[in-house]
Amino acid sequence: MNKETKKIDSAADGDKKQDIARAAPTSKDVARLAGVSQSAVSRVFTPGASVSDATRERVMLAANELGYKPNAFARGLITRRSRLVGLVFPGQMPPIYSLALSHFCQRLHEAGYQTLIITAENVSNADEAVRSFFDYQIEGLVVASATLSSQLARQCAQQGLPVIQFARRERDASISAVLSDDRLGGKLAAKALVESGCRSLAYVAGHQGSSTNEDRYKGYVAQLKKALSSEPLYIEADFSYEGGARAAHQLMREGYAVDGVFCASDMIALGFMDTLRSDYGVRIPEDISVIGFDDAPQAGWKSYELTTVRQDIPRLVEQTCDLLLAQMEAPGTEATTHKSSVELVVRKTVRGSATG
Amino acid sequence: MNKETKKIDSAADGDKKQDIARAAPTSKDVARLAGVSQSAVSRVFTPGASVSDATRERVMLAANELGYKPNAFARGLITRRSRLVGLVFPGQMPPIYSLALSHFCQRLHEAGYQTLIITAENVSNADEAVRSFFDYQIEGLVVASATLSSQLARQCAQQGLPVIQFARRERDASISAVLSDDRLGGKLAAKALVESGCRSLAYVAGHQGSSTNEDRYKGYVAQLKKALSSEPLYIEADFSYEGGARAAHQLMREGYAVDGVFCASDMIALGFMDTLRSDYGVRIPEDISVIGFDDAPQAGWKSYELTTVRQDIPRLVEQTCDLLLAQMEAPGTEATTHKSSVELVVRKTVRGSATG
DNA sequence: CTGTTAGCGCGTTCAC
DNA sequence: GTGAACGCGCTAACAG
Repeated sequence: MNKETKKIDSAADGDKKQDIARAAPTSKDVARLAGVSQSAVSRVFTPGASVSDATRERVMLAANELGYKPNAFARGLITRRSRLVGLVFPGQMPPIYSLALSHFCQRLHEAGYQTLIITAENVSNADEAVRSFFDYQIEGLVVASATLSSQLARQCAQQGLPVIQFARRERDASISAVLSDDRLGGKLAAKALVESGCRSLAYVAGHQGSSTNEDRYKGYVAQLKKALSSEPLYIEADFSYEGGARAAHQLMREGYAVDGVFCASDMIALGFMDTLRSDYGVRIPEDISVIGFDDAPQAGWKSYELTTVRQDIPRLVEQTCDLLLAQMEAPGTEATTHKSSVELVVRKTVRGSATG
Repeated sequence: MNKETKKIDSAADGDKKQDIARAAPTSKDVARLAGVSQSAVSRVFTPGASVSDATRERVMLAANELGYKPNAFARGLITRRSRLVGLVFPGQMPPIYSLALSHFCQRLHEAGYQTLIITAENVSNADEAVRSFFDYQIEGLVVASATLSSQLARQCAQQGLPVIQFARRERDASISAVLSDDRLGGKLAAKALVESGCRSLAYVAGHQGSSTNEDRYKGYVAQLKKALSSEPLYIEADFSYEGGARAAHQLMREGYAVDGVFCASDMIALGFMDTLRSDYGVRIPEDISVIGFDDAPQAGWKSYELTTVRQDIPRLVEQTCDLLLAQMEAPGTEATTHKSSVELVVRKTVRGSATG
């Protein structure tokens, strides 16, 4: 008779299921097939719930047969945990950002989170996009792009949504940040340049108003003042190869005598060097020494061998994730700023340092 | 007494709201404040629903005051439309991929979709990660990384989930793809090299087994056979700067006499050229002509001026999104393959073409 | 055009 | 340890 009931069951349920094979199976379907209640199924898929080994096995069997997986939406609706974090990245990513991105994905995935991503250029765009994240109940936010409007930042804080700025900081420090010690980087660059004998220094800037640009410049200037009692020439640009190229043209056009240049990023330095060499026959480092920032893969390419200030991206990402995860566990935590040290990677664009 | 009731009211409702100010407001909250039913609120936020201007206004007012936004999880649960699409990207992205990524984000956002992303190296990893997408009821999937296992691909097809391969294809064409005409690219490279006078050709390969590598090689060989009745030297590598560098060393070590080389990607070509020039004093294009593939930003840099086969990434992304969106509208559509034409970008790494 | 009602799939009480 | 019942926030079908 056991047989009989079984037969009837599988006949009744089975056919119905075949017809709607396309629709994803629900916990109810699994429950029916396993001959248990829906809540039993739920418990099997809820870590730390008490289920007997017997039922667990039966449920898992049925679940596998049906290809059942809990619906994250339904689960999120009730647990109020979406297991979603949002990433805001710049539209045109410098190389180190795409590296950071993949590390974020990997790390968050390992921690059991899914990653929503948007790319944004200007602030208003970022704001709007971030707001669309809220619909999906994100539990955390990493901002590696343009800063959010302070209004939106406040809004996040009020709702208890952890936000971490990656590789940049807000002026008021009311929102957490993980970044490199940009000032130290500027200092290291100044030191290296001065020690190599440079006396007429310049700075090729990144995006005006970005904290990274400002801090790198401040560190550079401070050290230069201390060592040489002089300020560097400031050349405006943006964080790009083209920006560096334009800066080189400007420098040559103006006819400034400069023998050492610190660029706010490697991309800038590469464009700067290329233009100096190709269009003006300037030799590096014989005529001008150049130092970059980031240690992007391209900095190590044989055409450049750029001496640069290294940011440890994997470590930065790691710290960002750790901080975010921690804040998501304990909402309402104070905003903190992690500053990672940087180091000078000596290659061949500074005079005398290639001695060997 | 008006005052009194008011006080009581605000004490009852107000405080309650203040206390739980953290919890996101629901449509019920808005309904109460606007003095309408909950479904009225829902309709206001449902495009194409019939609501009178009067109630719409009242609802919007209340919604704005409370900062209400519909919960995408609850909505998705009932509409069965998550408005989520998944992206699978390689762990270490070549420059054109990060460009493609930002275009995807932008385009999908414009179309009203959110973007879930994972990065994956090997197949098993990708499979597992893609499965985790299913929990979130993604409506579409773009795969720009390692191919999915055929088992998983079948599974997607069965569930009626549109999948598009970006810049790569499966051998059996059972799954949609949007890519460049890699064979044509190979042909163009061969033609340009031969026309410039090269007679001893080589090919520096990308990842073995990838469709892009194979197709580019096939087109190259076919054209070479036709024009020169000879096959090129095949040098194994992978899609990276380092791969190109290794290939250069191998070529020089073996002592092959080669005067024209087609590299499976720009990154390969850059590494190849750098090593040839720096380590062996080879002049390009005087001694060896080189052609790449992609037209990555770096190919245009002044140190390289690489002649290359251009992929129009924005257009590829556009087509991918269009196809995906179309398939999401009409599920069960046949798999199709879009091949985009490519063009040769002539710069300065092929002999004679820099005439001017 | 509006309110009422009934679920979407699941986690979580609460008795048993 | 287990099942019944409830509700998360919302859309859809139905009367009025």
